[in-house]
Amino acid sequence: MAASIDSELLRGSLDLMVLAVLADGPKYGYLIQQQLRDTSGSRVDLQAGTLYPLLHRLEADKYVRTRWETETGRRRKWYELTAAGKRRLQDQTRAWQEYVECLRAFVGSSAPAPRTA
Amino acid sequence: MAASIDSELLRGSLDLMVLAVLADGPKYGYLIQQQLRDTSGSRVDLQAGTLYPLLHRLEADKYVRTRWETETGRRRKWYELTAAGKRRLQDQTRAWQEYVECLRAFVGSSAPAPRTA
DNA sequence: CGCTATGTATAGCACGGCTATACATAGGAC
DNA sequence: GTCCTATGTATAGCCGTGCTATACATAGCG
Repeated sequence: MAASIDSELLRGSLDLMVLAVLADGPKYGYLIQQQLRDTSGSRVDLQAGTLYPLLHRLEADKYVRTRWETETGRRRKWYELTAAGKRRLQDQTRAWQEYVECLRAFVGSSAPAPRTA
Repeated sequence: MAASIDSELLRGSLDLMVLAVLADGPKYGYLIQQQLRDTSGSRVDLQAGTLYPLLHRLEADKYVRTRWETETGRRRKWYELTAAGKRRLQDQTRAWQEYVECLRAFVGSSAPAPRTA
């Protein structure tokens, strides 16, 4: 079992991860949570108390729009990226990559290269 | 001028950066601050209110030992890695690299490769 | 004599991830 | 019928850490 990522490292990256997950189509909260866990190999497993306030922030900032699904038995809230959300994703991605480059100057360049697969 | 790194991204990495800076010999606070700014190309410029509490934490956790320099006119507090601090640096470095790999699975592999220079 | 750089320190704020708790329905096990 | 789990969303309050503001002291220059 892979160790989970430290919470403090996750701070400032979680928004980016959620925006990235939403980039390939609308999803509801529980689904986002699962995809984060699956794609990260269980290294990122958000509790509901982390995920939902985060989604509410993204909504308040107009990075996502929402729609309640009430037709089926399940009560679900779907989240979809807005145009601003897509720009935000690009900006955050760029900022994150710059951060990684910057940190490498300190921890050395012995880090594994990004997978090209 | 390079934009400074977002505070939230820095969280969880600052300890690592300071430990890394201390890896090539003892330094006092003001010197650490300068080296962080220089090596990062001004992307990381810690205020005193951030740096000193951080150093105090590292000391309380026994990752560094300290020595006051009082002989000269300048009153300086030198920080030096302990054995535990060196282990901590290795562990944090490993954890950080794992975090980066993990995040790449979300933001894509289009990131620039680490410099081999 | 004042101004800047050097040098360390603390108090209190802001923010976001955390745990704990709450509530509701679907569906299988018993 | 009832229990248990998975599904699904939500809020309250704690906690760690980076932030600003403030404080104090000396060296050195104009």
